[in-house]
This record gives sequence, C-alpha cells and structure tokens, in this order.
Amino acid sequence: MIDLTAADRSIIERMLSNRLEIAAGTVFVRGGQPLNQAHVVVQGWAYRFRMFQDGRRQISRLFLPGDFIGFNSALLSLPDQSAAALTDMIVSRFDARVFAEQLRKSPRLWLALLWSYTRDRSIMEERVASIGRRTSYERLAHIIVELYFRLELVGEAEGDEFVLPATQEHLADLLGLTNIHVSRMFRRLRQDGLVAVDGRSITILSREKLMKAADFDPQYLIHGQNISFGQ
Amino acid sequence: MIDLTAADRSIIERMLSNRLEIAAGTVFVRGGQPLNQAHVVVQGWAYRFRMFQDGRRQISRLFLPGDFIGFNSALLSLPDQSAAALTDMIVSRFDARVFAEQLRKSPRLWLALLWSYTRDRSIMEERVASIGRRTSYERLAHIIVELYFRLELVGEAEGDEFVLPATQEHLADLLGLTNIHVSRMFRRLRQDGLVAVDGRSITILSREKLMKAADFDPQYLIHGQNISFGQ
DNA sequence: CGTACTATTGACGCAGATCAAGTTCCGTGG
DNA sequence: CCACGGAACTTGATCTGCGTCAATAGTACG
Repeated sequence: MIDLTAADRSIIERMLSNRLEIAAGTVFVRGGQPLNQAHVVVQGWAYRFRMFQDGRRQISRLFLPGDFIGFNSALLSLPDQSAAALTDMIVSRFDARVFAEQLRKSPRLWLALLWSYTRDRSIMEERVASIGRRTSYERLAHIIVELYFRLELVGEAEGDEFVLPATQEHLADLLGLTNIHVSRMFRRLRQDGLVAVDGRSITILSREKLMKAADFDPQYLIHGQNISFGQ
Repeated sequence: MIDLTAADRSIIERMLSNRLEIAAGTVFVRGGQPLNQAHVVVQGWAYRFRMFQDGRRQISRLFLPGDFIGFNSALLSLPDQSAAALTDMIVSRFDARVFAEQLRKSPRLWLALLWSYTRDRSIMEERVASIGRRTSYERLAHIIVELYFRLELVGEAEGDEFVLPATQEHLADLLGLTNIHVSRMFRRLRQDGLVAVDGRSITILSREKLMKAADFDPQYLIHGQNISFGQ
C-alpha cells in the first residue's frame, strides 16, 4: 500500500462523501451516453458489459469494493460499454473533472491512480489470456483464485472462504462460456476436491491445486504494491 | 486531436529523441524483470503476450506506430507480461519517472495520456468481447476492421488497403484460435468477397459488409477525440 | 538448391454449445 | 402456513465449431 498524506486523505474523503445506493440489476452507466461523473464501489459488486445485436452478452470486467468505475471515460469521452450493479450496491459518485484537477496537485494520489490503472489493465490482459487459451475448467479455477485474492486484499475473504454473488450466468458471460457449462465445471471442481460450494459461499479446499489447475501466476495482481480506494 | 502547447511539444520531442532499432522477433520487455524505461512505437509493430507452462501463447495487445508500450508498468512495478517486436521496429525509449514528472506539469499532456489509456482499455474490452462471444469468422473480420481504422488514423492505410505484417499464427494467438483455422476463415472472407489478400497486403472490398459481419461499432476507437504520440 | 518458415487443404476428434427436462430455492401473496 | 411463480441450477442427449494431425506447396534466404 502506498502512503498518503493527510491532504490526500481529505481529498479522498471528500470524493467519497457523496454516497448513493444502487439496486441489483440497475444499469447505471450507459454506453454511448455522456456522463461526466465517475464512481468508486463502496459495497457490492458491479460489471461492465457489451451486448451484441443478437443478444449475446460479454462481461469485460468485474468491479469489487474499492474499484474505480469509469473515471477516465467520464473525464474524456463517451463510455462505449455499459455498467450494471451485480448486487445491491453503495457507490460514491463524484465529478471526474474536479477530481482530476485535485489529482494533478498530489503526486502520491496521482501515482495511486496510475497503479490502479496498471492493475486493471493487467487483470484484463490476464482475462484475455484466460478466454483465449485456457480450457473451461482452467478458466473457472482461475477466476475463483483471482476473485479470492482481490477480495482478500480488501478484507472480504475469511480464511479460504468468500461470498460469490455472481450467478453462473454472470460467470459464463465473463468467461466466454455458457451457464450450463459453468455448472458442469463447478461439479468437476467439487468432485476433484478443489472447492466447496454452499449457496453463495465458496471455500477453496486446496489453494495450491487450484492455482496449479489454472496456471495462476499472482504477479499480475500484485505489482509490488497496491492501492485501494473506498471505505 | 487535442491541441498541445509549444512547451508540450518540446517535452514530447525530447522524449522521442532517443531512438532505437529493434529487430523483428526480439523480446524487448521481459515479464517479471524490472524495467523503468518505457517506449513509444515510431515505426513497425509490436505485441504483448503471455506464455503458459505448456507452450500455449496468448497475445493480449498489438502496438502500432504512435502507441505507448509499458509506460505505467515501467513507472510502478514489474511488468507481468513480455513484449516483442513483430516486425523490425524503431522505438523511442525514455525514462518513465522523468516523463511522469513532466506530465504532471502539463494539464494537456496529462489529458492526452488519459486518452491514450482510455483507448487502450476500450480496445482490450472489445478484444475480450471478441474472443469471448464472436465466432472465428466474426473475430477475423473484426480485427481486420480494427487494424484498418487504427492504421488509417496514423496515416498507414491507403484507401481500403493496408499492410498486415502479422503472420496467421500471430493473429491466431491474438484471437484465441489456431493458425490453421485463421487460414480457413481468411479463405471464407475471400470467397465471400469481403477482403482480398495479396502477400502482406489486405484490401477491404466491402467495408460495410465486413463491419456488419463483425458487429463492428467504431465507437470504442473514436471516443470523440484522439491523441497519438510519435512521428 | 536445401532448409526453414508460412500458408493451405483434408480427415477426424473433442470441448463446449444447444436443446430439453427436471429440481431446488426463494420471495410473495392468499 | 401453504401455494404459487420465477430464478438459478442440474443433468442428459445430441450437435458442431474449432482443434489436432498429417501432408503438401509456396516463398525467402543463405
């Protein structure tokens, strides 16, 4: 984690002061429609997605607590994809231009933003690698480990257990599979003793085996240091 | 395009002054190894990729003239993926920290950098959508249109024709396919009268049909405005 | 010319999609 | 408290897009 000055913290606190509740399922950023406000996730999950003419859907990113949503597209242009709440959420909505100006004045905050970008990009590069070259079994193993690491970092995993609010259809649209096949691969992961599922709760039974099955290299999430906004 | 001041231009010129030639095939950024220098492509193509234990390869991004390579990972951490020259290249190599400091002093340059990020991210989101939900035929149609638009923006397309230095294996590793299947889909695109191929040169015979086949929405490349570094 | 890389074509196999029935688990209202 | 309706999940049967394997040809370069 990067050290922030008192002034930095007060900027962040001001940015986060405008809280907003969003109900699960709500599309709160629409592709193609100007929006000069951006969000930070305080509580709950969201996702960015693209719809095709014929109804196919691809989720390109998941947003967990602490993540920025649409800061630079709010600042610069029209967003080209939509964002929706996966669960009931609490977000902080802020004016992107005002925040950008404040950022420029604080070297550390600016660095923090670049970190956040670097991490987002690494996650997306790894997602491309997953969808492009991993089998469905490996893909599911990989996303479970990734979500576990990301949630742990923001204090939302206990031991080897975490809450996965995404439906199998969400996961399918994120991983480039069908919901049916995700179900089958969950069964295999259970049968192989890698994970246990109880309702929305996932327990990783063998982190080592799961990471090996996914060819998971945690480096893309770590980057030596980390920054998280929120709470 | 964004207007830059004379001071901005001189910063860029200084940044671009250190030219370097890189031979095709050279891996010039290695994942996991610290590198505090970043690059701008002046001439030629490059790609970022990830290798798996068993030899599978996924290319996550292509870099064309004018594109930044690894600025923020150079600034902040270890790169987690490698980058290689696809063709013989000329790049400008610069110190990421020095440039970052200069960036902070120039609001317009800073905005330009954010633009570049937004665009990169949009391209990656669209890549995820491609690999996850488009058929192989649609994927190939899509990348051809994307490359055409990107090259045209930097003056490297003439009419409906452009040079595609990537082998079918590069395309396969970018699109999550095999080289053999890329070859088959090229044949179909030719048979359907959408493109003509002559050596390394691609001619788009019907831009409309090609875009329709790919469900191509140019918005993700445009963002109202654009910025390009280099030449 | 021979070696190595790239592209092409065909035959065949399989991972994951599609189609079709259930089943479980809720929240809601009678 | 039970009945109902709708998500979400599960399982099986079948199909197909793309991968794999194999052979050949074109091209570029030493």
